[in-house]
Order: sequence, then C-alpha cells, then structure tokens
Amino acid sequence: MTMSLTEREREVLTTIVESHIANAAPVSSRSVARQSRLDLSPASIRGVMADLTEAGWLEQPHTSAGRVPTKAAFRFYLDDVMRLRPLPDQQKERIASHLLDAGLDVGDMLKEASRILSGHSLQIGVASAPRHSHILWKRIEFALVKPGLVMAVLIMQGGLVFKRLIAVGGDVTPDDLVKYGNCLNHMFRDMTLSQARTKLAKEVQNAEERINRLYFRALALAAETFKAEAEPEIITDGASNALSQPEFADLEQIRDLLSVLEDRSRLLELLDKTMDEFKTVIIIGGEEGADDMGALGVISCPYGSGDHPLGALGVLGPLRMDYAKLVPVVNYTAGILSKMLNRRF
Amino acid sequence: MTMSLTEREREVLTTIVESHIANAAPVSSRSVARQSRLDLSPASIRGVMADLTEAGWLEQPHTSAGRVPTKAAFRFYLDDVMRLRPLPDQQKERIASHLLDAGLDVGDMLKEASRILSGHSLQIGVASAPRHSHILWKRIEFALVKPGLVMAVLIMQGGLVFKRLIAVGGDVTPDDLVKYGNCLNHMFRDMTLSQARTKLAKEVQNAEERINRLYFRALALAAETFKAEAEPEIITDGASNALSQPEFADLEQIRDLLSVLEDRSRLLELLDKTMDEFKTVIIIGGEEGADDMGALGVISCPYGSGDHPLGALGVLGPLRMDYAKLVPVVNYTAGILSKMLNRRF
DNA sequence: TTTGGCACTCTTGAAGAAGGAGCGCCAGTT
DNA sequence: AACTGGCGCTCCTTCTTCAAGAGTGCCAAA
Repeated sequence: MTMSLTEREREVLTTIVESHIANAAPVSSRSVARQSRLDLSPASIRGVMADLTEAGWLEQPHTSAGRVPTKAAFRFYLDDVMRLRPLPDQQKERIASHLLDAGLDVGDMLKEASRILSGHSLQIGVASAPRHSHILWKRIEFALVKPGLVMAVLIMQGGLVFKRLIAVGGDVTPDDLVKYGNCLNHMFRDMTLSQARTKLAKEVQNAEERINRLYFRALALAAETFKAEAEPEIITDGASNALSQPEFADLEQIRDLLSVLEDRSRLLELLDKTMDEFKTVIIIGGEEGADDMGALGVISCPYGSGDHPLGALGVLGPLRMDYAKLVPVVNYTAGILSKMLNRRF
Repeated sequence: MTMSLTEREREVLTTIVESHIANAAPVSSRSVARQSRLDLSPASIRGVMADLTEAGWLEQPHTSAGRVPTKAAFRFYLDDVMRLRPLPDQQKERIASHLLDAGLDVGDMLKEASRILSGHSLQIGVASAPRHSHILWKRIEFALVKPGLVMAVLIMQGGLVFKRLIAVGGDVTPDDLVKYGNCLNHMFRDMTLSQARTKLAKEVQNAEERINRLYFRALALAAETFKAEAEPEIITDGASNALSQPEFADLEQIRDLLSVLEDRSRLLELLDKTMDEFKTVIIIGGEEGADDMGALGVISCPYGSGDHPLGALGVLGPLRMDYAKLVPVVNYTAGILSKMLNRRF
C-alpha cells in the first residue's frame, strides 16, 4: 500500500475513484476499460484491479461485484491526482453577493456561509466561529444592570462580542466599573483570548487584595467573565438535504452523521486542524484523530484576517464527495468571508 | 367522528391509545380485552373496534392487523382522558439542580433546558429564546469601536442582550453616542421590543432633521439597530437519540423530522402558539397550522416572569409519545426556568 | 347481548429458482 | 511477453412459492 504504483495502476485507480464519486456504485472492469484513457480490454483491466485490491487500494463488496476505492485510495486521489475544477465566474458572483447581503455581524456571515456551502454541495455546510485561541482582545466594558448585577461586554477584534452577567457586591458603583475596565483593557489589549486567560490566571494568584484593591477587584471581574467554558460555537446547515445522498439509505450512516453533527466539540477539533496549517485540508473518517466518524469526509478551510486565521468553514459529507468541485467552492467562500472581515479594520 | 362515544367505546379507545403509546404497534382485540377494565371477550371488543374504525377513530394498516389510533384519537385522548402522572420528587430535584448549574445567562439556561427535556423524553428538546414581542427594553448603549463603526448593545429585561454593528459617519463622537442613548432610553424604556419597533417606525417618519438634529440622529441609530430581522433563535437537543425510536425506522419520517428541525421559523410558530394561551399546549402534526409536519407532535409550555410569557420550551417527537409523563416534565422545567428568571429582578 | 368457533385475509420469513453482473483464469493471438 | 476472448464460477437480486401466525369478520348458539 505504501509501495509505488505503476503508471497504469495509477490510471486505473484514478478512473475508479472518479467513477465511484460520480456514480456511488462499485466500478466494474468493463466501465474502467471504457472510461479510462488506457486502450485495454476489460480482461486486462481485471488483472490490474486484482493487484490493486491485493495492495489495499480497492475493496470488493462481494466476489462478483465491481471494486470500491478504500480510504487509502481516496487519500491518494486527493493528494496526488486530483485537479481542482476552477469555479465558474457566475457561481463566484452568486456566492459573493449572498455573503455580502448577510450584514456586518460575524454570526450572520457564518450562517450564510454554511447555507451557501450546503446549497452548492448538497451536503452539510459547517463553520466555526472565531476561536478564542486566535482572536484578539480589544476592549472590555462593564455595565451595571441593577445593583449587584454587572454585565460584562468583551469586544474583540472585528466587532466580535462576548457578554456575560456577573453577580457582584451591592456596593459597586458605575465609576468603579469604568476604572476596572480601564485597568483590564490596559493589561490585555491585543492579546488573544487564550493568552489573556493564561495571564489572568497567573495574576490572580499573585495579586493580594491588601496591596491594590482596585487591581484585585478588576481581576476578579475578568475571571468571572472568563469563567464560562469557551463555548464551542459551530454553525451547520443542510442536514436534511444531505439525506438525499444515496449513502444515507443506511440508518447506521445517518446515525453516524447526526452524532457527529451533535457533538460540536468533536466537529470543532476537526475544523481546528485546518487552522494550524492555515490552508484547505480534507479529512477522511478513520484517519488521524478522526476515528469514530465512520465513512464521512470533511473539507475545511480557515478564514481570517490577513496572516492569522480566526476560524474555519467547510463541507461535511460522505467520503464520496465531488472534491474537485467543492474544494474551490470552500476556498472561495472562505476568501470572501476573510475579505469582509478585513474590510472592517 | 364528531358524534359522541358511548362509555364502552371511550374505554376501548383509551385502552388502544395507551397500549399503542406503550408498544408502538397496532393493537389487537385480544390485548384490549386483556388490558381494559371491560370484562368482555375479544369478539365483543372487535365489534366496538369496527364501529370506532368506521367513525374515524382507528385505522387498520391492513386487513388482518390490529388497529392504530388516528390523530383524532390522540386529540381525544389528550383533551378528554389523559391523567397526568405527577413527577417524582427525585426527578424534580435532578431537573432543578441541572438547571441551576447552567449559570446566569439565559442562553445557557435554555441550552440546558432542552438538554434536560431531551434526556427525560428520549425525544428532541426544544426551546425558544425570549421573543421580541414579549420582552421589555431596558437600556441601549452605544460604543465606538473605531471611527465610523458603532456597536449598539441593547440590554433587555433579565439581562438579555442584543448587539449589532452599525456603520456611521466618521464625525460621531463618544459624547454624541451617550446623548443618543439617553434619548432613546427615555423614549422606549419598558416597552416590548415589538412596540418599540412600531413606535420607532412612526417617529422616523415624522421627525425632521432640521428641527432636532440630535433626536433625528438617535432615531436613525435605533432604526439601524432594529434593522436585523428578529432572528428566530431556537435551541434544540437530542436529534440523534430520537432516532432510536421505532417510528424513525422509516426514512420518510426522519426526513420530516430533520426538515422541521432545520426550518427554525416554522418551529418558532409552533412554540409561539403556546405563548398566546400562556399554558401548556400539545400540537399534533396535520392540525391547525401544523400541517407539513407529518406524524410529529410537540408539547410546548411558555416560560416567563410572573404574568407575562417570554418564550416557550418543550418536546418534539413522534405522535406516539408518553404525554402523561412528559407534560409534567415540561411544565416543571418551564416553572423552574421562570423562577430563575424572576429571581434576577 | 355476548361469545365461541371458524373461515378468510394479510404479513412475515424461509427456501428455492432464474437471471444477471462481474470476476478469475486460461489458452490462444499478436 | 503482453493482451484478449471465452468460459465457468460466485454471489447478489428479484420473484415465486410455501407454511406459519396473527387478527379480523361473521354467524349461530347461549
């Protein structure tokens, strides 16, 4: 399976993968003979297919069926063979105009993006909100909702907002709050939220109330603000239309899909993978860290401002997706989204 | 079907509905004879069942199968017969403690509530965020994110927050913003958002920039804030565990469910029904305005502060649910949630 | 009015038969 | 040595048949 393929094997394997992607069915030697550039009879193809099967690139559902590509074959196809089909201008325009209509709010943009992705793929569109590990602290403000109850509003890069209610002593005045805010803003401005969280934890340990009461109080407020688990916000769209795909005739598959869809934190991990590399990544079920996601695949691409990524978006579907078409769709959508975010600074 | 039932028919129909709820299968005359209080032979029961079938209360999947209750029968059972089973104290405690752990944020509470509901029902838990038509304006604040970009934060009753980015002229100063805020707060305080929206529309028409520039500018900002469609925020949980229910062996049913689940605005309409009446309501697929939701049912109960409802929560599942158990669960959860919200004022 | 009995219908599962798709292998051809 | 046509084999799929079982509908007797 690691051994290299002859030119002929390459061609056969590629043909099989593409045919399977197009038809969702096992591929026979006859149809390979017809479709491939090779000018060989089915009998000759059969020989090649037998070799490929033995080497782990193909599988036979049963003795007299055609062959189905294994995950390894998909990986090979994705990495070594696939030529992306450039996105027609018309589609680009449609994507861009829909996305631009979504408004200024990042949440709305992401919703629209996953709707677009699901529409173009007939699969499931997914997107992760800007991650705390990548987004910068701009300003925190506190507002006294009523005596003893403070609303903390953390404004981040790009106008992203995180809010939280905090119970405090009844003696806190609006003036105090302004001071606390200033203090914290001075300390954390332009850190990522994760950095801020770490620094905060250290400072809280060291600070002593007696020495600097203001400082101490401010830290306590910030700590409360951060108390909430960084909620893994993931937006998805199109689960019901994905069910029309033939692979989901099987209940087991549906269950896999829904459980992936509901376990947001797992989905988040997948999307995060892209961000480390800052490029489009395709993850196949069963591979490195993506076990327990059955025969599903994810195309995921980070979006962000200029040189650093904020979150990721992509398409979730069965292994058998039209990657050559969808990767450019995902890329383009991520690109437009990034531009929109950048323009706001 | 509108004609009234004899005592005997009532008893038979009730037995059939309950048996079908418990077993998810057609009910035979034999089992009715065994289960019902009536001391009759299967043959006699058969007569009654034939009558009920003719009158539209029962259906036969095929000639020699037992009978299945129609939607009308469910409606009859729910309205006239069902005795709610009181919730054991132990479960009450579990629900309350989970909900209390969720924190101060309304969004978190609702997430936890729908998780609880799905856990207790093995169906899908749903909840709608406080509706704009029912929630009161407390205070709006504007913050200048950078020149030309304003963040509007609308604080509502109970610390609920709605935020929005607005592009403005570059000459707006923080001082201006404070003034605008004061002006608007004075005008709209303690109105519901819907009322505020209506009033706003009127004022904008009448106001003339020349006469009162401040006033005009403030209104314009508020109008921008409200521009976003009141996004129908619906929280759901448990879609994948609901698939273990026998009714979802059928692909068609699954598709129904997922499409209801994805069309948030339709789901919202359903939940809104409850709020008008301010009591627990059970809606059955195909009934008044709930067509196109197939053979699904919703139990929904409003939550809110004291005398006026804010939103609703409940359980979504197949027609065949254990309503007698679940209605109290939903009620109790809504009650606790309401208490938690009230305590914050 | 109720009930036991019986014929009838329809589902379900198993078992077989026919048809077809596709492979493996081999012997003959290029 | 590489390729190919041909043939037998395997396995899936569909259809049919058959028997068993569940449940009804109806009738005649209690």
